[in-house]
Amino acid sequence: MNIVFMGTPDFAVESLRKLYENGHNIKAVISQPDRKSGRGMNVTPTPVKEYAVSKNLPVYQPERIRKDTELIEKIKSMKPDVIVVVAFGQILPQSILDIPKYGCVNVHGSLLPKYRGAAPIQWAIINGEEVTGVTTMYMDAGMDTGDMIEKYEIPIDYNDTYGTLYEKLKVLGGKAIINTLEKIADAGIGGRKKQPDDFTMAPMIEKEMGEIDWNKTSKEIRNLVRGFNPMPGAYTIINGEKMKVWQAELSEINDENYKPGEIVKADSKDGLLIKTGDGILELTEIQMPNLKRMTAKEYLRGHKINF
RNA sequence: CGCGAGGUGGAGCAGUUGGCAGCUCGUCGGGCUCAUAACCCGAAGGUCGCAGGUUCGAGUCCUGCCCUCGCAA
Repeated sequence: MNIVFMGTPDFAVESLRKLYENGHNIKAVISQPDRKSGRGMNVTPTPVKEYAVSKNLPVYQPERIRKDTELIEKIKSMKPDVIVVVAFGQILPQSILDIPKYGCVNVHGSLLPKYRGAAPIQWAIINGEEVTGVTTMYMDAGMDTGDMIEKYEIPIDYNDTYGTLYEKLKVLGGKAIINTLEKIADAGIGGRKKQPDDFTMAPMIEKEMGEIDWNKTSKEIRNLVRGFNPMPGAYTIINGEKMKVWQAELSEINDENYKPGEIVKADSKDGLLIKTGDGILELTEIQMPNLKRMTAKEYLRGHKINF
């Protein structure tokens, strides 16, 4: 099929790669503009752009695609059968949605209608879901409100983090888009399902949301830590410093003499134990400002935490 | 030229006004114990990131380079 692909992070690269390797005719790749990022604030190309360039695919990077009438006309002239959108990061105007014969197809990282929005993977973990997946759908003007085409489920493991689940869904997303396009090629635009009304939202993650509320249950806090690992990181203030928490485990012991947030133990033998709303949580892997991440026990060999 | 921190025995750190390189943990050997990740005794293990410079003498001061990390986006 003639395809125009739109996407930005490496999550999207996997889908683009599959399309490319399955012999689809990719007329153009559209990604976010290169932005300054990382230490040194160097301008870095987006992963999707990098891949596209390596395959000699034409790349466009509009600042605001909805206002870029020139680019919209160009897309129109490519006569794409379908526009595939994966984690692109910009909202498409109706004028683009109307271009392709088979519509715009999106790969979304959740089982719709649950977790519509920017951060479906994180929220699924934060809320303690045990199953998630990807959904392919025909885009419409709303935020992930289009008619669904296919769903692929995957279990969320007890130790999955945002990072590990992201990798799994990335691969699943690549398979999904291939199958979905085959289905569309066979059956045309039929086989669409309206989304049920019981949707939930997965709004963008702000780093302040990573501050741990020790009144919550140990399990809830552990889920927050997993959902924020590796980005942007759950944290708590300890000794006046922002301590990033990479990994936490539920402790079997409990002690009601402590209040939520109080340190129960902090030494290189027992590790770092903190009281929560319903028990005690062991912070197993942490990171202090300017230091690298390490296990709490390693950290405590050379540092004291006062409590 | 975005701002900032740091590179010291296997791990995490300390090291004062430049003057014998220390601490906690781990490792190895021995002891105690019904037993132990607990306790006691002892031992091994360091070109102090790299390269120059200042000095009687540099982990410690100066210069250049390499690497790692935090903020920010």
